[in-house]
This record gives sequence, structure tokens and C-alpha cells, in this order.
Amino acid sequence: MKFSKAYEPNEYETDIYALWEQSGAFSRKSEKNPKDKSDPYTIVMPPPNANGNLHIGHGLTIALEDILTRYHRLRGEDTWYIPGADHAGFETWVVYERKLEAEGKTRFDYTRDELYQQVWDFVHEQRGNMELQLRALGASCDWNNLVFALDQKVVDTVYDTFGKFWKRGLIYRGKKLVNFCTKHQTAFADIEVTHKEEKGKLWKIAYPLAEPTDSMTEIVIATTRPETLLGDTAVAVNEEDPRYKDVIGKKIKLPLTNREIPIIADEHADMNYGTGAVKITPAHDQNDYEVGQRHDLKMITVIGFDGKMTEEAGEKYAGLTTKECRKAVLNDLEELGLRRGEEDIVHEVGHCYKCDTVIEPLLKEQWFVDMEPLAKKAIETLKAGKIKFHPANKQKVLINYLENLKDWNISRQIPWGIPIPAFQNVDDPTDWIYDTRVNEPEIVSDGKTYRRDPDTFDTWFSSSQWPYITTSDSDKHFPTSVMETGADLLFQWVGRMIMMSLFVKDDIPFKEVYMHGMVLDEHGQKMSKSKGNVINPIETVSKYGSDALRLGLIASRSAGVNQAFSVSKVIASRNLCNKLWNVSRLIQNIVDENPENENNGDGNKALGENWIRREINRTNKELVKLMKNYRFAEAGDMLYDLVWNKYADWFLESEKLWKSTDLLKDTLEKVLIMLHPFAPFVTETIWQALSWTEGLLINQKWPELYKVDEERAKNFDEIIEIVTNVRSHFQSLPGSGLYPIAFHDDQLMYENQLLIQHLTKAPSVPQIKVEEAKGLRLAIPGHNIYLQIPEDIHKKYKANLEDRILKLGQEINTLEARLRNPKYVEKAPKELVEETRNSLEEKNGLIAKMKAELELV
RNA sequence: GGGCGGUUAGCUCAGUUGGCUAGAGCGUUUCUUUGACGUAGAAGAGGUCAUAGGUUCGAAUCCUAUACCGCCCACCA
Repeated sequence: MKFSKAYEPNEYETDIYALWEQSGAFSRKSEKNPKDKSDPYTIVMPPPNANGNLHIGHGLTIALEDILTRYHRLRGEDTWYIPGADHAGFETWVVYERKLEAEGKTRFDYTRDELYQQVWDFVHEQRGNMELQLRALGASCDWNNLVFALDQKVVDTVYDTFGKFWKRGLIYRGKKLVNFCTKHQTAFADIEVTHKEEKGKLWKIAYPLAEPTDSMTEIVIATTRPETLLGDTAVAVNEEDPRYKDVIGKKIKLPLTNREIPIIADEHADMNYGTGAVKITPAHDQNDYEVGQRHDLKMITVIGFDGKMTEEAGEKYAGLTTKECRKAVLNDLEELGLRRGEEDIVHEVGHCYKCDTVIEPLLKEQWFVDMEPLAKKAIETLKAGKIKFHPANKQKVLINYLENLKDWNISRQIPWGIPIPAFQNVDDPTDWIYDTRVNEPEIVSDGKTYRRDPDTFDTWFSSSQWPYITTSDSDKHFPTSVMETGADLLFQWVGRMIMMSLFVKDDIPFKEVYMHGMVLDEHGQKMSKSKGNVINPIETVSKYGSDALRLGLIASRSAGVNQAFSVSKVIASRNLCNKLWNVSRLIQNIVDENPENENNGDGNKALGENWIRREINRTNKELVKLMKNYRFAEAGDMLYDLVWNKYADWFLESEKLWKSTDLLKDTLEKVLIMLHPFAPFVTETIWQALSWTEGLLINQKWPELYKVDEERAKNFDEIIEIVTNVRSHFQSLPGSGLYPIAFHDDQLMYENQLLIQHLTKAPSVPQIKVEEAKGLRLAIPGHNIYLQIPEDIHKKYKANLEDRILKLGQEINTLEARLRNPKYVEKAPKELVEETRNSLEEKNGLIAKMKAELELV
């Protein structure tokens, strides 16, 4: 293959991916060779929605996970990156129901089994998209072991776990208040409810006493939801409250109804809020429910699952929406003269995270998991530090959450999902049994007939078991190495995976957790369809290349922090790929012209050679450290700097003189290997294009360290300093000319005349005698170098010289002040003090020479 | 109400146990058809590290308080 002038990612990426995939490079070593003894490295991909498209957050997820995977693969480990596809119960169902709606149908037109089959077909039509997109992002995952969330092995494990819970009494059926979305007709777990601040009103309403006392005829309560008055079964006051002490135990005549309800004492009533008296509606408010439990109150359901008032709300109100009913109730109270004012307040209201409908707390029979024993074990494990978190503070946040965890409602009224393997006795509604024959709507057990629970599991009940389900083929790969996922899933997923795994496997699910923050838009705003600021990762890939997206995403990003997406970083990364491409192109040209290597490793050119070996070593060592600590952004910067500022700008530039073929080949290979996890496509494309490389880059071994002659490497540092200094003068001298660079008594200059000339474009680099020294002296300690500029220019440049002397003088002052401080000399590390002294000495020597020079001009 | 994070160059952000002149990319200024790359090369400019105290020989970094921005959790009706 020939190198074109510019790297065009679109021309190569698909083929390169296919090359990897077909070669089997993504499979784990131990699968290909059962005798393989290398250390396991396992990452389980958080399964994207099988039915969806990838968003930019997936871009970041895949970037981080694939960097880790490829890095560890190059390090020779038995690497396994396991892809997955989620059935995304609720999400997918919402999409499908919308489709039904468009066709003029509803879920009630079909049986559950029919619906399940329809969605199954729908999802399988869509499914390829997501997987193609993962490939476009370069995910080097093991496609042969992809797990779909409804695969038999998932369902089997889920049933097994449910059965275990059942037997241990951790599953119970309870009629409790659940968070219900009246639009989607399903309940949610607490954590799935989005709380939003809303402006509302606090209405004050008088409740007349059934038997007025001398001092009191009514109690004024405050509420944000007047319509629930119809379901009130008590009024609570605080028993400490002197205002109400005398009426505790007496009755209230509940307005708009014929009911009398008791006045009870409960700690829930806060003397300092509102009027100190609270209406209690156990069937429609979480707190009131708890009060109701304590006082054994009746529960009256006045709001139905359709979001409308029920018969029990009374003839007048039945059938109204809650909003209409609120208005009606307030009107009626007004007419009765029972309104006692209102005030504006801001309060938190729960919403459906999908459709924004206000979540109604409604009484419903559901399956709950008793979380206490699960959480307890997880807390112990976390406190013992058995799982390492990045960022570290997430560990504490999770512990804190688990300590206050409530029971988990795992029932969902959605056809798309794993059916709950529970059956109810048709003759005895309280008799439930665990049975996995969910394909049958009715079964007979023990001579009794049972009907299947129509509900499905909360998706998270199965996905929280993902780590041991996906790795079930290889014990060696469990617990997995790291769980990389979004910080928003700490409670919802990470916490549950830990609890589930500890219970089911009696082991942690992963050794480390790395959580990334959200990818915000360029101005730091959350991306959303409604704002129209969504960046599509696949479009970005086709515009700039997959590697550019990957490098751009990880740049300047640290664990757990939400960060803006930066197009400029993507562009910079695209340019880096192009740079590397052209570096390779030049090296290939040199190799083609000079197939025989000439005198490597000695002579003057060895300065740069040792220097680049040292720099490659440094990057190598630093990368190993950074990768261990998940410092991706710094690793990316480091590689950028190596390729561009070191390899291309200095090493390759000087190699244009020497053309040390073997070294060029070898150093390029090492650079390609180290960069490969971060820019897999361009590095592999280059590897395939180079004439001398064999096999696939993805399968190479991480580079060994070079042997380096430190002295020579340091000499090259000095050359860099000299060259930079000269260039700077050439730029800023009046006329911007190029001038001879003369020197005397300077071994380094003597040995590197050719190189200096090449890098500075100076017309010549003559050696002179001390007494011939004149011109502009370079301010470089330890060297005697003069730019031979005409006297008139030198005079014009006097101001510049004075500036430099002034600046140097300031630096000297700083150093002297530091050394004058006896405490510094006494307490600071010896090396540091020594360094300060040396530096001061050098600068003093230099300033003396410069002052002398000023005299001459 | 509780908890967490942020505030560093015009923009987006790095800066690990305190250490020498605080870095990167983009943008910006000047110069350059050099044996690859103009998606380039070279040289620059640009920062009272939010504010106020404190600890220290030494603070962007540690401590305390304040301000502003953002996120999460929680039952204040």
C-alpha cells in the first residue's frame, strides 16, 4: 500500500476493523489456547440498548474501555472485553407503544405473549445498528460472546437468583405505595423518579371539629394537594404542640364527605411548618402511608391508575383528572367558607424520567426485595476497601446511599422484559408460588390452579447480575478487572451489581470501578434532544475519524467530572493522526531509498538517537504508571507530545541528515505500539502500510526499554537549547536574516556543526579564535557562541540585549533572595538548595559576559 | 435540609504525596513554497491560579471562612 499525502480515515477504518475481527484478535487467549497461563484482564461492556443508537456518552465509554483493553492486550494479558445488548425494558417499550399508537392500536388489543413477540421482532430488526456503531468506534470486543439481555443464560440466572431470594425470604409481595406513571401504566423504583423543583401553592383549609369545644371549632391544615382531601383518614398533630393538645383523639368532620376522621398525634407533624396540623392520606402520600401504618388507619384510594378520581372520591368528583378535581374541591371549599388562605411555595415533585408526567404514589401489590441484608454485606465489603474506586470519593457516596436504602420494587407492568416466575392461586389470592414455567399462563401445582403474574422484572434486576452472567464461560475472568461506566449509574447499577454478586457469588463483581462524568455540549450544557445540542458520535467519526473522536473525548477529562465536549480537541487529534501518517510516510521513503542501514549508534548522530531512545523510554514508563491510575488524559497528552514535539520536530528532523534506517524503523514501531490503544485505526493502518512490518499491530508486544547513553542524550538537550535560541534571534533580529553561528572552545559545537547548521538554516557554523569573537553572544551557560551579525544590526538590537540582561538580573535576584533565607537553606531538601546554587552561579557567569558584550556594542 | 464537585490564558481544560520560570489544545501575532505533513514548520504575546485569612523556608496545591456555578440525595405537608 502506498501512503497518500493525507490520512483519510474513512478509506481505511472499516477494512481495518474487519481485519482485526476476522483474525480472531478480539477473542481471549485462553479460549484460543486453553493452556494459556497469562493473567486475565476482563472488562464487561455496559450493554447499550439493543434497539437504540449510540450517543456521545457511549463514545466516551467505548473509548476508555477499549484503551484499557488494547493496552492490556499489548501487555500480553489474557484480555476479554465482553460486549452486550440490553433489552432496555421500559425504554424500548415506550418506543414500541408509540409505534402502536401511531397505528391506532393499544397494548390492550393484544395478549402479553403477542406483544412480547412483536417487540422481539421489532428489536431484532433494529439491533444491527448499535453493533455497527460499536465497530465504528473501534471497540475490540469479543463478538462471539456477545450477551443479549434476554438470552437464555440471562433468564436462567435471573430465575435462579429470584428463586434463591424467594427461599431465603428476601422476596415479598406487598401492597405498598409505589411510584406510578399514569401515562406509561407502570411502577418505578424510587431511584428512577426524577425530582424537580416546582412552584406550587400551599392551601390552608379549615376542617371543622365534629364536636366543637369552647376554644376551638376547627383545625386549619395546609396542603399542596387539596384533591387528596377526599382520601383523608386522619389529621395529625404533634403531641408536644400546645395548640392542639386538647383535641387529640377527637374527631373531625371531613368537608365534602360524610366521613368523620380522628385527630391523631404523630411525630410526622412538624409544629413549625404550615399550621402544625397535617391531613393524612395514606393511599396517596409516602409519609402519610407510614403514619397510616403506625396508627392502623384506613386507606382510601381516590386516584386511580388512570390518573383520574375513583368512585370512592365521591360521585361528584369521580372521573375528573386530579387537576380538574383540585379546582373543583377548592371551589367547593370556598363556597363552604372553609378556605383560610394560601401561600406560594417551591417544592420538589416527582416526575416520570421519560414523559415528565407527575408520578402518583399509588397503592399497588408488587414484588419487593428486602434490601437490608444485601446492603449490609455490600457496606462491609466497601468499608473493607475490597473494591477500588476512581474517583475515590464515590466509595463513600455509595456507602452512604446503601445505609439508607429502602426495599426495591422489582415489578414492572410492561410486556417487554423477563416475566416474573411467580404464580397466584386462582382460589386464594394470597397463595403465591415460585415456578419458572412462565411460558404457560396457567399451571397446576399440588392439585391447585395457578395463574401467571403478568408483570416483568425491572431491567436492573437482570443487568445487576451482568458481571457473572457474561463471564460464566471462564472462571478465571471473574471477578472482572474493572467496571467502567457513567457516574450517574453509581446507585442504580454499580451498587446493585455489588450487592447481587456478594449474595449470589459470594464474591465481588469487579476489583475496581472507574466512573466517567457526563459529556456536556461545547458550552457546558447538558445535551438533550429538546435543546438540539446533541452531538452524534458516528457523525463525528465520519467527519474526523474514529481515532480523532477517541483522543478528543479523553483529552482534558478526569474521572467522575462532567466535562464539555471540545471540537478543537477532536480537530487537534485528527491533526495528530495526520502527523503520524506523514512521519511514517517520510520514514517509509527513507527506508525505500536506503534499505541498507549505515553506521548506527555511533558518531555525532548518536546524540539524537540516544535522545529519542530516552524520550521513548520515559514515555513508556510514564504510560505504564498513568494507565495503572486511569489517567487517560495525561497519557494522551504525553503521546501527543512524543509524536509531534519530540519524534517529528526534533528526532526526525535531525535524522534527515543521518537516515539511520534500522533506528527509524525500530523507533517508529515502538511509537505505533504505544499509541495504538489511543488511536487504534491509524496506527494499524500505518502498520499494514509499512513495508517491513509483519502481522497485526493489535497483537504486538509492549516495547522493552532501550539502553541509553544518558550523556549523549543530555548533549542533544543542549543542542535543542542552542538551536531554539538561535532561531529565536533570527526571528527577532531586525531584517529577519540568517547569519553564521561562530564558536570557540566549544566541543559540542565543534562536533555538531552540520546538525546545527541543518536545524537553524544558518549559512555556516565556523570555528573562530577567542580574539575573533564578536557579534551577538548567545545567553547559554557553558557555551561560547556568537551570531555574526553586522554591526549596525547589532546596535539596533542593543535594546533587546538590555532587556535580556534585565530579565536575567531579576532571575538572579530571586535565587539570591531564596539563598539568603537561612530557613530555606536549612529546611529545604539538599538537592534543591544545591541546584539553586548551581543555577545562580551559571547565571552570574552569564550576566557578566553579557554585560561585557553590552560595553562592546 | 444533607452531601459532592467546580472556579487556573480569549475558549475548553490539565496540573498525583506542597518545590525552581503554572502547562496543553484551539484561537491570536510575526516570519517561512525547507526531502513527510499548510490538517504544516519556526518564533512570540497572553495568567494578581474566584475572594479573604491561616499553616509553611516555600501554597494553584494543605486548613478556615465567603461568593458564584453545577450535580446528587432527602418525606417538610
